[in-house]
Amino acid sequence: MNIPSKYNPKATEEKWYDHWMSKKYFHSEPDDREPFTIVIPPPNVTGVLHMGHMLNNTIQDVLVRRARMQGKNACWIPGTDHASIATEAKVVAKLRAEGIDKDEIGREKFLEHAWEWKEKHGGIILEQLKKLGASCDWERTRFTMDEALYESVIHVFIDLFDKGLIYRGIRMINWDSKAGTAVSDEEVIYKEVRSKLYYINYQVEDENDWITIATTRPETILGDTAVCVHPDDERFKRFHGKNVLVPLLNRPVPIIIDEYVDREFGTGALKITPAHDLHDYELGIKHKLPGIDIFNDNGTLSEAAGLYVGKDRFAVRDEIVKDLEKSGNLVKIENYVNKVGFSERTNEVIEPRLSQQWFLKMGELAKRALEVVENGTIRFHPSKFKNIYRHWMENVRDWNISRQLWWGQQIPVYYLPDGHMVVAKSKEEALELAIKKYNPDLKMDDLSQDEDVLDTWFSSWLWPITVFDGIRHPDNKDINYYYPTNDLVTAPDIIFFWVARMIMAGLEYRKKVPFRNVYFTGIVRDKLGRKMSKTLGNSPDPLKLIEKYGADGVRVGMLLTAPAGNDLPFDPALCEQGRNFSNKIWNALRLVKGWEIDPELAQPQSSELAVRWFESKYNKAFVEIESFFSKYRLSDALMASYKLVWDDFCSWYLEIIKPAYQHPVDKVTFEKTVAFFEDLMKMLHPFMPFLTEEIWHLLCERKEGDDIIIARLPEASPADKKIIRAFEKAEQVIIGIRKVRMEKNIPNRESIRLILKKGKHDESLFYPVVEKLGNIVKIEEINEKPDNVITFIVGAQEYYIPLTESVNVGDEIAKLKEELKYTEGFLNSVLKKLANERFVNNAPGAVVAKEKQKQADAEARINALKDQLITLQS
RNA sequence: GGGACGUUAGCUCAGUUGGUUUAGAGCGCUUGCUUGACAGGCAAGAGGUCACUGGUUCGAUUCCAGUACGCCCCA
Repeated sequence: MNIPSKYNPKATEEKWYDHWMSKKYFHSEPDDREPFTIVIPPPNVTGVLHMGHMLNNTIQDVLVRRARMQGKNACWIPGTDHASIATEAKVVAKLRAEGIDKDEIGREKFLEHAWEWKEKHGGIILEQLKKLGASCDWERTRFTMDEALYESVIHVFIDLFDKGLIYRGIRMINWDSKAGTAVSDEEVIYKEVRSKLYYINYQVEDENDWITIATTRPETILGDTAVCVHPDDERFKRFHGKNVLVPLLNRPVPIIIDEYVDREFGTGALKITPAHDLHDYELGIKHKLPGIDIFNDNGTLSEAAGLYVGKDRFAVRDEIVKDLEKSGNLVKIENYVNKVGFSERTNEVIEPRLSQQWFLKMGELAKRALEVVENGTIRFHPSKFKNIYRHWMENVRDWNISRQLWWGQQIPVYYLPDGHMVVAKSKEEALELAIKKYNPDLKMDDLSQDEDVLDTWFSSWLWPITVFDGIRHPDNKDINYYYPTNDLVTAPDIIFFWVARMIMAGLEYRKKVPFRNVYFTGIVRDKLGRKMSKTLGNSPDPLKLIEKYGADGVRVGMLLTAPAGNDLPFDPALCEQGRNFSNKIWNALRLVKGWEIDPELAQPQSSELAVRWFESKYNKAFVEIESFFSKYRLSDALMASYKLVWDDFCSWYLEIIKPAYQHPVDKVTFEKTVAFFEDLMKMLHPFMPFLTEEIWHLLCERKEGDDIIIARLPEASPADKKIIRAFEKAEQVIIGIRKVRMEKNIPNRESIRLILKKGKHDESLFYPVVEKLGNIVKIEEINEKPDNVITFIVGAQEYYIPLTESVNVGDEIAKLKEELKYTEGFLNSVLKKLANERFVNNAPGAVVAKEKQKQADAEARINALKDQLITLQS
């Protein structure tokens, strides 16, 4: 067979993905088997694959493929969410480029455009996931605006409204004037900006006296309804109870006193604009001040401002400063650095504003959602996120679920002309309800539906239920079989938006948690520790990485340094390591496939021993890997597999059984080796699906349908610890031989003698192996130490290699003395422990016994070393 | 300002209820190799006062307290 020396992933990846798809291996239907379910954290339809998705979906695929190989009915549900703000912003921008204005075409027409956009671009990210090897059940792909999911969201809104958990209220919200919607606190990014602090005089009403305030936002003085000073501030005592005039408008407003004011900041006098600042809003409520909303939705000034009406807020800032200067109110301007909120979606400066919004009460829902995490029904990996979760759940605030957008589920609230409202699934039902409740003469046209849509998270919090249509049909076959799902894999930054709320929804609508385990991935960062972002341009293109290193290489690279919950400082060199590993395995295949098999040939003793050893070694590693998986330590599981394949299988096992050049291999060894290879590939398949499937088929002729993706993982058999220990010692002997060869410049092809004193030791079992790998003529046992040899020690056993040239006795003595010193130091520390009565009396017997063993071993070694020194020095 | 988490080799991280030959891995580094599977490789090495200071204990990287630094969340 002619196999190229470099593995080419490109050719195999497409082939096997198509094969798996055509065999419907990813598709799941309920049956008798134990289910294993994961729902994908739905990526945003506007998104393209980034490194965070790569990490997250690699992990999910590992878990799903492993479950499949354990014989479970594995089901991984893919899909996307509609991402109200982001999508609407994209569609608005696209229309604008075509000269179309959103408000002119109206809601219905706009939604047509949005759907068109979604059909065209919404599936890109899912197609990209296929390149990574994601084994999702594509027949079950869902979208949060699909009919079933849309209806479920509406149903849930109505249900929660009827339960009294949803209410409408006026709140200070974060207004994104570019997107024309409120955004949640979590979607506001605070950044330090260089701004200015303006000092402005307010005249005291009917007096020739002034009070100076400092503000970073002079345009908001038009909305001022008070000036506030600290009650104990001597500078302002004379103003208590008086009014001042708002500059330019000359509108009188009271001077109020409150301890909230920081006397050190600015002038110590604070202007109060309740409609445009959170703290001012709270003070406004406390002191019963009116709020004047001076802004329009698009960030221009409204009629209420009285001046500059229709002009943009930032243009007004410049203008009003000039006017204040002219009117003599401006005292001075200072440079100042403060934090300003920006919209995560549009990067627009957030305007705090009073607004009518819909809210969901969180108190009771949060309490139950906390309980299931506290009592271990849901486990977090790593568990440190429990603390963060608890903190949030105990300080939870009501959830603002309305967004002033069109793309999303429109709030099912209908208003009557007299101001009453009804909540219903459709306008028809709403009319029926309204007639019954309020007025028999009402007509369809009298009803108007709330213009707002629901927050996207109000769709995704139902995701583990709605993907199985479990809201509309709570007793259907799928939801009963697949829910609760098993594992959720997500990033810690959405622990509150999404994880917590899914738990709430699950408990509310299924009376069961939505998943058992939550695996929090790290955040992928660049080498400098910065978050990967489009604006920084520091994110590599995942598809290019796959092209360069192969999907398996990239998967391995991502996982190797990604312990759960730890940030991943990404470096393409990691993918290179993954690719190199692929290549290593590939070349092991080339070696094995290159052998000629001789059925007549007897199995060499060294090979027989190697098989015995590797069997145990494999089983030991297998148990370790199982245990890593059970703790969700995927990078450790991968590293253990990596070392088993590279170090133990390739570097030791294959080297031992490798026949001499152009010599055949015996049948027993060959068959064992292929079986080992198969088991190793099974173990690696969840991590490296493509390469392992390719190797699986190259190793042997396979029957139709004998594919590794559906092969069963082997069961672990017991490992022989004695064999493993003995082999470790034999390894030490071989390393000793190699060291001597290197030091003395003896090439490996030149066979040498190895001599030792008669005695019994563990490693003697593996002497045939030592002879082969050390290229030893024959291991000889004698009674006396021979002359002109170089010595090394393993445990307490001395090994001698005779030299043709004379040995430098001085060097040898120096080496031995060094070794002796170390061992004596070690012995000392052990003896000190054993001499301590309190240690011997208090420590457990096993610990003391171990120390005594250490003492015996060290003493034996010291004796051996001393013997040698004596012979050398004589 | 309040809280959470962290600090172990050059880098990224393990270290399981305190005791395993005076701390482990991968990468990187050093040295030597056309060694008939693989230079995307092989072999052999070097490298750590476990942040600091106290305390508990026969014994502390491990438990407790404080300090310093880092990072994240909330205000």
